[in-house]
Amino acid sequence: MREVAERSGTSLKTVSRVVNAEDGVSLELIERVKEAIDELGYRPNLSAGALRRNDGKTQTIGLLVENISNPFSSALHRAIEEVARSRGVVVFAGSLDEDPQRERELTEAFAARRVDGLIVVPAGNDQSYLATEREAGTALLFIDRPPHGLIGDTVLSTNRDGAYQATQHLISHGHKRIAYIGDYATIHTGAERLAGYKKAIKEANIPVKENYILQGFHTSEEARVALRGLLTSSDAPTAVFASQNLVTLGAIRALRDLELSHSVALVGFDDISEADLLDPPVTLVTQDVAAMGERAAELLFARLDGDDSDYLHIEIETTLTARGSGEILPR
Amino acid sequence: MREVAERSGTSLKTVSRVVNAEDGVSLELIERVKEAIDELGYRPNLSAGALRRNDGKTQTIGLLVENISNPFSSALHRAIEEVARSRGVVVFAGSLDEDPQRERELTEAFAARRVDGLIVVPAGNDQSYLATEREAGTALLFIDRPPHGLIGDTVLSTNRDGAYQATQHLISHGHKRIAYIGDYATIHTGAERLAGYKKAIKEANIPVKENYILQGFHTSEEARVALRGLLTSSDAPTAVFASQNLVTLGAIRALRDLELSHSVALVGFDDISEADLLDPPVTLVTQDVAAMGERAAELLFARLDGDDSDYLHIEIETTLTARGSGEILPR
DNA sequence: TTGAAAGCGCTAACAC
DNA sequence: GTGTTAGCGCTTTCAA
Repeated sequence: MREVAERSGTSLKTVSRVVNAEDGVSLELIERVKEAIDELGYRPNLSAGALRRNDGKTQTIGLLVENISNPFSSALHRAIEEVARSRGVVVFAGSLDEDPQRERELTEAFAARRVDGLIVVPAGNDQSYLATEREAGTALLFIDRPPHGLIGDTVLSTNRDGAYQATQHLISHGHKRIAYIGDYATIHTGAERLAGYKKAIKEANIPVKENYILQGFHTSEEARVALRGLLTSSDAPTAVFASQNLVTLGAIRALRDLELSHSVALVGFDDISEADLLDPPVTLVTQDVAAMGERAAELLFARLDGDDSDYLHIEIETTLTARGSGEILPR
Repeated sequence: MREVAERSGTSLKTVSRVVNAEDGVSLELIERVKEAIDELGYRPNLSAGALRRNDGKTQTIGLLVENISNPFSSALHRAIEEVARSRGVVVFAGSLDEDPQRERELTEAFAARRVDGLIVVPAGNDQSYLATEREAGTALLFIDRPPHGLIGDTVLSTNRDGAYQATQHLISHGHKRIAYIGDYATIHTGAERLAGYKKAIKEANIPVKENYILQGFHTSEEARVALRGLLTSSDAPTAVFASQNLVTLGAIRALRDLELSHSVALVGFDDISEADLLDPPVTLVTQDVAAMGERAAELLFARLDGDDSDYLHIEIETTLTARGSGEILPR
């Protein structure tokens, strides 16, 4: 910057004004400064500026998701990026892999780089440590799961309701023996979806059978093996509600293994790509991931703009799309 | 930091030593400083440090991909993140949407935040502007597509060879009327894959028919419509090579529309999820995306560590997996 | 083993 | 309109 000032025969402050498009600089000087910038290949250092600037903003946010490569996380990322881009903000992203320690490490790494805000899918069951970041002025937003040990803005799907609808859908097609198969029971979304399942079952005066509730699977293969076991037992269900995308894929494979794809009904939660191309096409309850990301980013930026109203808890509606697998009738 | 120094009754430099785990500080002082850090909720400011540090490194890299939410990009991102994490480096990521202007904007945005390196899937056909960043000490690595107007380390798939193998696979099953359907012809990977297709066709002494070459589709739907047109023409092919994942999905849908899934052979390039669950299962040539990302990140970090040997051009092998759709014989 | 002073690149505050 | 000076949070250099 000093070199640019020298070359254009002016001062640091004038260069700063030109770089930041402040007015009060003559057209001629602007021209000279811009020339010098091009000739020298000067790139402003935003971090250095943030150090001195009054608001201290780095125009940077951090995103902590389960796994940046899974479709849910990356769709979220993309939606957030879109809003951030419109404000000249760039996005750090990292995967937590359900590891609370990793959550803290990444938070620290982002904090050390002075992100203005953090959008977090909590992995651990204690986010109280984030109070320190909040005090330092970092805006916080929780998405997909609520935080523990701290309150803050939260954007969730209507998990319980979506699962309730899915289960009701199966009940309305005459099923009474409906299995639930899900992810780790400790994950908020899993617990909510199980609650929705139970609510629908109870409302239909069907007894909740514990052997119909399979939980703790984080890979498609685990779910496949477990469901195959239940389907070959003497007390096999006539319908299955799979509460997460990997689990749904496992369920589809289990039904194929046993040639039950067309005789046992299946409704899944979460999107799976090409659900319409499978045989039978898969009936799914899907989250509006783009809307979640967009609302989350907008709310975060509103906070950064000074909105200090009460914390908001936003719920984004899920949608059931009937495609075939969920409309199979009990034998 | 000043507050920490005051509270622990020592100086800035000692706090700096403790924060950076430098030795030459008495155990007792380390203890006192750490206590003060916890009590005050102090977070070191890495950017401020980078400003003064000799190497100027921010422990940050930038990733520019086509679309952060597509499976190829996000798998790349994840593989890079993994390597970065092991070095305490965090990753900025952004989508270019095939927009050269966006490429320049994001590059500038990352440069303004002083990333140590940039991993780029070039969108435009001129990367010469990156010479400025390189001069400023930013390491550059190109992935998936080579740069133009500048040379540098590059990690690519064996696109031409993979397409050659895919086409040969169809030829070896007796096909002579093989259509090619692909993405924008201007994208490097598309051009390479078309070249591989043509090479295999020519080697088999089959004339290359221009009406069998469909290009310029960037969505599944566009590809579907175009292929449906060709398949219903009087000169319909008996096999199709789809050179990209979205295009492959469009091709699958076109074949379904016409009930040709089991009579026209199909080999796709790129992974599509659940290829094994479709009917027929889809024969695909897949890229080793994880290996691409890993090699790319490792090479970038080697450069940051001072490796100044000649630029490397790495090719990662593709793999053909026969699953059914590619083994259908011509009628 | 510890600390004082200078300065990284930039903007704020204020003077001219 | 334009420039000067101080200082953001940190590391370097060098002295004690």
